[in-house]
Amino acid sequence: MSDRSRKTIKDVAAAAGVSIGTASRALNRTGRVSEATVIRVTKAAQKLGYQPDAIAQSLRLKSTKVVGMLVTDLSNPFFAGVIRAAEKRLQQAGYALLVGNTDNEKARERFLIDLFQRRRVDGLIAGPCESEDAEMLEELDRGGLPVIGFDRDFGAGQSGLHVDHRRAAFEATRHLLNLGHERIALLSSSSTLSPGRERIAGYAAALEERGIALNNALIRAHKSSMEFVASEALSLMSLRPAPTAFLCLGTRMLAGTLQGLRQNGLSVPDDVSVLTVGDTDLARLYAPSISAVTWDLESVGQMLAELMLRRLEEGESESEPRRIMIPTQFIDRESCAPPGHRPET
Amino acid sequence: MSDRSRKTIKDVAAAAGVSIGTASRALNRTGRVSEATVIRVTKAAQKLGYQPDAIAQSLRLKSTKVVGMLVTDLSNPFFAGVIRAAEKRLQQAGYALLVGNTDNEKARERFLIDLFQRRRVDGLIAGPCESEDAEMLEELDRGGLPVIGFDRDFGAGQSGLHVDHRRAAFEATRHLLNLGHERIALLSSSSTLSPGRERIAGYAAALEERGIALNNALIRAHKSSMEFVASEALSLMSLRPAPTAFLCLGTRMLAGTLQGLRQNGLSVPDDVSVLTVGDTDLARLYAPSISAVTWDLESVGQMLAELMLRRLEEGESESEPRRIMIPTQFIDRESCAPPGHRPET
DNA sequence: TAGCCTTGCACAAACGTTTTCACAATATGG
DNA sequence: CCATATTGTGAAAACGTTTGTGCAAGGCTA
Repeated sequence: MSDRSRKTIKDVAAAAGVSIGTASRALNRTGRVSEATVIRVTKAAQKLGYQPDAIAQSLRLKSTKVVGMLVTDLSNPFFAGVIRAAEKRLQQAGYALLVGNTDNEKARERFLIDLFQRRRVDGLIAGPCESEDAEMLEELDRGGLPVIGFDRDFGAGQSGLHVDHRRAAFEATRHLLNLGHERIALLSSSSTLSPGRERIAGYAAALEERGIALNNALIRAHKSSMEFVASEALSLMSLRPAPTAFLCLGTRMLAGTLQGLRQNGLSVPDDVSVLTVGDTDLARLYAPSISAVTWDLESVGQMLAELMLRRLEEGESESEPRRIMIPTQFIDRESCAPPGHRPET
Repeated sequence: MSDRSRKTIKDVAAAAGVSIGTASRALNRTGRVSEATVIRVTKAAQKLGYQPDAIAQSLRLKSTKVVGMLVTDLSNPFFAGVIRAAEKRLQQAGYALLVGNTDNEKARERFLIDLFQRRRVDGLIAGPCESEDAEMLEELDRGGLPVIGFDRDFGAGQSGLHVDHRRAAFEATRHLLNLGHERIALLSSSSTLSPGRERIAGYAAALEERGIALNNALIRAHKSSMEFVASEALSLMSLRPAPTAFLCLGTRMLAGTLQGLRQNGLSVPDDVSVLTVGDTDLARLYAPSISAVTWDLESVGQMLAELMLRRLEEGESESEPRRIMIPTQFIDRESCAPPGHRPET
């Protein structure tokens, strides 16, 4: 119980009166062991409270049963939900998930990849990161470390998963167009990461479909604080002609936009329509509730884990890379109305 | 480069023309090695792209440089922020953080602790969990595994950190009392976990200070979906006399309450005041903005890491257990007004 | 009954490190 | 110049597993 030293398989073997080799085979039910000794060894192990040392096993078996995951910010709810689901699924398969924050810095990503390699992770899930250089990960993958990309550009031979950000933004934009909006402001936190790029492309595609020229003055794409986004929103509203709708890409953009509009007494959707890609509590519960495009974080995490597990189980057969596209859903709420709405006044 | 097999210290030693013992000493700058060989070995290591195998090191050194963290739900933003900060600080010290979700189930907690032990984590940070039995963790701690509690009851000899939930709720309640409220509804997600218990105690203490009797009809404390919370809020409002203020303990409670009030056309703060313990985007940006009690997630995470690191570094000296109480701040916003406010109508 | 196959086990090697010990070579002191 | 520190190095043990190999004992076929 309160025994200082941990029990090793040696202790178990001694207690059962067999060699450590047999003890191991008995516990793992591998190789040829008589049923009698299996029972004897198992009992001894139980009595001693023996737990196999995962480190020693890793060393011997050349597999740590750990997969690493790279993410810009684990406290971002869109990642947190994915991580949660991925961890759950991996755990079922006996794997642990080691998460690292890149803070969207290339240097930190490098550092973490290095760290994960030293720790001998069995696989790597790589989320979007600044300057997603595919080569490094591709090299790792070729070098024998399974790499699964997540919302991230990667080499031709790799497996990965993408949320369909392009279609998400496309549908959101089209919804606004269908309401009659033509000047749609776009607020994005990033135009360099894959999700941001894809979303902007979807926005552009929807406009093009309607033959509306892209107006760069309406697009603001840089990461920034909520306060700055608020002022951006206001500066957009002071354009002439002013935009009649806001498409917010990401939760922080939505928060800033709402704050900015509210500070200036602009009401949604009477003065301006608002739509967001990426659903949050804020969008759901704001008054008025904000229409949003959403996707299932849990299934994203689960699929990521699944992809990784397949790569891990299938051994060397590597097969063809698997790619998954996660669909998105548009949720219509109260924040969108035809332009020039203003019911009374 | 694309070399299949990983380089070991053996390769480095061979390349530098020394024994593996000296290679190790040279790389770690430990023991007596001539400066010349240090340089030679270092160069060889660099050329080969040698990375020491953390697994082998762990086995030999009996330290994995990993700390485990137990949390009910890593996607809960209050935990996510803490985890993020803790991971950052631990990483600076060369430790990795392995997180596990208990889903607030005792069985899962048991399972994870077992898992962490098999993986030979160097330390354990244990967040609140259903039926926080202190004995198990205490035994672990005595058994040589440093355990740091987080918002969790634990044994007398253990170190830990608490957010001052009691005072948070106390101050929130007092603020409402000062405005003249006497019937304050309380919505809490849990009365069993330490934070929930403490908050309810704080609420009760503030009422008692004013000589107001605790009215159990005004208290709803169970974990539940947002929709159910909404209906709870409505049922509370249909009491006669109806509560004039809502104190929401936790973000989901706030969300449900706001939804319920809004569905029934009740306005904040004119019809009812609302106050929340635990600040979120929703509280900040809702119209009206919701007064809240907040605390710094980042410093919580950092302190947790710090406590753990001290335990880890100080070796066997164990010293006296360290305990830290994290203060909270009250943020007054727009959601509270004297009862019977109703400016116009 | 001789030969052979099967079964059950012990022994030892291996995984990649760190570290203790011993030993040679060189430096130091009288 | 001899005795003694000091320094640099290599050999080997150890960490706790898993697994290949060998060997003895017993059961089977012919």
